[in-house]
Amino acid sequence: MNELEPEHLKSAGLKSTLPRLKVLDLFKNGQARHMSAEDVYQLLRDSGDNVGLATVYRVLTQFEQAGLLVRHNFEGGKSVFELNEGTHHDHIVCMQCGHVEEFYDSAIESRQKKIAAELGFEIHDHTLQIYGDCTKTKCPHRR
Amino acid sequence: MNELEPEHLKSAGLKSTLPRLKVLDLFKNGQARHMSAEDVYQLLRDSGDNVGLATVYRVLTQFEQAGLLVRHNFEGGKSVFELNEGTHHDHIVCMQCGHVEEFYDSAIESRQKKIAAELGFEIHDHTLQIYGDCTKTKCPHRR
DNA sequence: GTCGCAAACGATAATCATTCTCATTTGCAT
DNA sequence: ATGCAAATGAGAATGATTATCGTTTGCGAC
Ligand SMILES: [Mn+2]
Ligand SMILES: [Mn+2]
Ligand SMILES: [Zn+2]
Ligand SMILES: [Zn+2]
Repeated sequence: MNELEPEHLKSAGLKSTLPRLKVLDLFKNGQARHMSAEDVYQLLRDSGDNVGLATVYRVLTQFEQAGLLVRHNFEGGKSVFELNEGTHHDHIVCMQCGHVEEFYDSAIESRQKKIAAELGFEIHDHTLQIYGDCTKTKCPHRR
Repeated sequence: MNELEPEHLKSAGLKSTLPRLKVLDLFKNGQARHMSAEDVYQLLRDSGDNVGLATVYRVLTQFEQAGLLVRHNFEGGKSVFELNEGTHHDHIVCMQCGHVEEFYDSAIESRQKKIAAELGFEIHDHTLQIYGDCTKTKCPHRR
């Protein structure tokens, strides 16, 4: 019973189907910001929806191409997606509990540009992930 | 007919077998610095050696754990290995020809430390890759 | 230099994430 | 309501990597 928003799909040139609306809703109104295809599949399944895993993969890729989602390849072999909110950021991931924090550092970004220029590259993209432990003591991210 | 160096393996607690010596030799005396398991397998095969692909995977992982090699996960789904020469560096990869340049930037490294500290993380590791084109004109890395 | 045996190998089956195939369903314009 | 291309879902296929298991080999003890 969540708000469905077909306008985003239409404006992305995608017809508004039930699976697409549900996946988009998960990213917009769900609790987890970074989700793998399997995560999405299980969440939809748990909420009683019958979507195929192949459809989840297809839709995630389509949303990525449409600019609605961004794909990341953290360690662990599976792609992770998040809502594209326009602004770039990088990630620091806890190797104990999997918690992810986001950050943006203009000094790092500008150094990258300078390095690429010096080496004669035109940057298309970059990925920066820091892996660590979020707090030695009580890991499951204290708050 | 290359120099084989069993001492590195012994000091790493690995017994000096033929496949291990050949793989290590490829990284020490071969032409490519960054190689996937399949790359290594094909190169050994081309040079007439009969090593199993499973053995290549096993040996690469063992060398990584022994600290002889470092593993990277560039885009493309396959792990890439290189000789561990003690000093950390990051990579910029050409999306046209696959050429890889290495760089180290202390400003980026120290910003990362600061960010992790601010967010309450103890850094274990990080990966930074820049993807781009090495030169619009004649890509296959001009000299 | 043999022996013995655990460690390592090689071939191949299995696993995992992801993509492909294809028969069936569905969004949506007439 | 009808038609049909586009989308879906179940399951097969793929590509990278790992596990299994019978055979081979490095190497220390004799
Ligand atoms: Mn993020
Ligand atoms: Mn390198
Ligand atoms: Zn960044
Ligand atoms: Zn670095």
